[in-house]
Amino acid sequence: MQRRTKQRSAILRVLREEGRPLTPEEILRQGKKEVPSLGMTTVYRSIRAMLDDGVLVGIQYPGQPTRYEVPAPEHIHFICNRCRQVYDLPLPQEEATLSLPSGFVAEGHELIVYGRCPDCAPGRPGAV
Amino acid sequence: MQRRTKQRSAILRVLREEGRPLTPEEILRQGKKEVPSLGMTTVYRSIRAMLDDGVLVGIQYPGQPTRYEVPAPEHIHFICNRCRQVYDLPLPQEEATLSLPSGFVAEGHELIVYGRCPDCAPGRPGAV
DNA sequence: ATATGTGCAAAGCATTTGCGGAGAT
DNA sequence: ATCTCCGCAAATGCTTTGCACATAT
Repeated sequence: MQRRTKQRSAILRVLREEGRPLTPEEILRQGKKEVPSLGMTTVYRSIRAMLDDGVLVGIQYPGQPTRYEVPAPEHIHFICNRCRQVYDLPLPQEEATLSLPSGFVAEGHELIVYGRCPDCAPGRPGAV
Repeated sequence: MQRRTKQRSAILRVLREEGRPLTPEEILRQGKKEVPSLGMTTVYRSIRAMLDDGVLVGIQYPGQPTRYEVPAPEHIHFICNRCRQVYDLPLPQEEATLSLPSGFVAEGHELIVYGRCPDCAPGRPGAV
């Protein structure tokens, strides 16, 4: 990722403004509003370049395409077991520093919590 | 997953004995040793059935096929940033009970740590 | 006996790659 | 001017599905 193009700027802006993990298709749809000629290939190539640069992180859930986001400081991913919506939630407590077996060096981490979001909470109309 | 077949038994045994997350292809290769006629379709269908039953969990990393494992109590996933090997590590400390914003109900979680495994530790021959 | 499971081949998607042309520095 | 990037179309790779036969209960 060496040159600054309007496509990449747009992609990055979309990701920053959305504030939640987006699928490549979502990125494309939003990005097209700014750069109508934007193609899916460019989205994928930009994502890959940004991943390599550490500008982006990917989050996955079985059966869904990978979502990407600009890593926010100290937050976790919450995936609703019912509606599959993906949320970014603040990490309220300082998490325990975990000690790994000797030889392993941590460079990053990701915490995914599964459960029910407010819309799908048990007891809600329509919810199980 | 209602009937007990030799294929499913084999798949489950492979996953239990291996003790780390396996790709469908790895499952197939190991499973064939026990049931030579085993096909990839059956592996995928069994995985899906076991996921639905909660017998299995999936773990993903961008650019790699999904890996599956029988959930072990209290452990984390460690993915080496260099060789991409996936390890199951014990969770040494009791993890902090985290409080979610009101309305969110946690039902499960997954912690993935990225970094360097012992073989790829900085300073090792061949490692960066 | 009958519904479920299996394996093959084909289809379905997400993602990557080849290539000629456009754009950034 | 030159090297990188873009977009299209085709290819690739993982995963699912249709169908006829096999098998567990």
